[in-house]
Amino acid sequence: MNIGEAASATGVSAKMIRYYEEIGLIRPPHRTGSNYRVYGADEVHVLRFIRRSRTLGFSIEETGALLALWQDKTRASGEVREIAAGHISALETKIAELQSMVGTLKHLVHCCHGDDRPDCPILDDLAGSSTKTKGH
Amino acid sequence: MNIGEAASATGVSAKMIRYYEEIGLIRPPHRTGSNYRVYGADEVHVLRFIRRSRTLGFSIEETGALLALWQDKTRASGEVREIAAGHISALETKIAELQSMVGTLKHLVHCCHGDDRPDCPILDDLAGSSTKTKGH
DNA sequence: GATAGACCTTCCCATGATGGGAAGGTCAAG
DNA sequence: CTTGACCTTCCCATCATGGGAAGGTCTATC
Repeated sequence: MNIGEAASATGVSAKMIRYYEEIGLIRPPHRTGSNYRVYGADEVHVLRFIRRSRTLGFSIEETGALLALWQDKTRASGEVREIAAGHISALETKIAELQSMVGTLKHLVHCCHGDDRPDCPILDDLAGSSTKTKGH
Repeated sequence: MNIGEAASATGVSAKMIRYYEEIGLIRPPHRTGSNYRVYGADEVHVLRFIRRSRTLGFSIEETGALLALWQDKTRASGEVREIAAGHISALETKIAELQSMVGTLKHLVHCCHGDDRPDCPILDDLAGSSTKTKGH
């Protein structure tokens, strides 16, 4: 299987497969006589693992750690859970930040009449106006 | 006021002030004879606007548009509201993605005993195991 | 005045994960 | 044997931010 086939078999682009190889996340595969990369079932499995991990928002670094644990048959599942739990709290922190932005913005949008007139509480807020937009 | 003072007056780093100038988000300020940038009250106001906009998660591009509207006394507040509303939906899309990740991860973490034993439903999921982790 | 240190300037490089594209080699079908 | 679809490596771009080097300037203290 060449890189294009591996890409469509895994949903990881050829570009990214080469990149993962370059940064050492995956091992360099065998090459044909004409220098084409050759992938087998094992590599495909690894790439699918990586893809799933990325889909769940793990960084490449975390993905590498998870991959190592996956391949370590003597691992402690506690280590895996710790990585996942850390990731959950990072995600929750991020979500809280975004929700705080949304909360503020919704309030401002609600207060803005949004027509042809120029006066706009959204801009007033950005400009640091201390004008109180009444709590809804 | 030199760039360092402007930075502490606005919470925007000197690095970023220079960057905003470079990309055309702000106008090049006057310079002293020794080529130091000089900022006044207007520039500080603009920088605070930018900072607030970035705090609310607007991109630099959106921030530029908002800044232009702010300075356009004949603006229609509807345009501002449209930018803000678009940003809210982008944020909500992002939040939903992250929440979906958290949901999956919490379920997996809940199913993992997280001790010294190697078997781990988190890794099983990443590896694409079709083993059903029973819905809670 | 000289010197020290805290600033300023420009320039280059790095991040993280991904894509675009050029220049050149290879393979398979017609 | 040509054509088109692949492969290879290499460089560049994204977005917003920071680090740091090399060199110039200002200010306070001796």
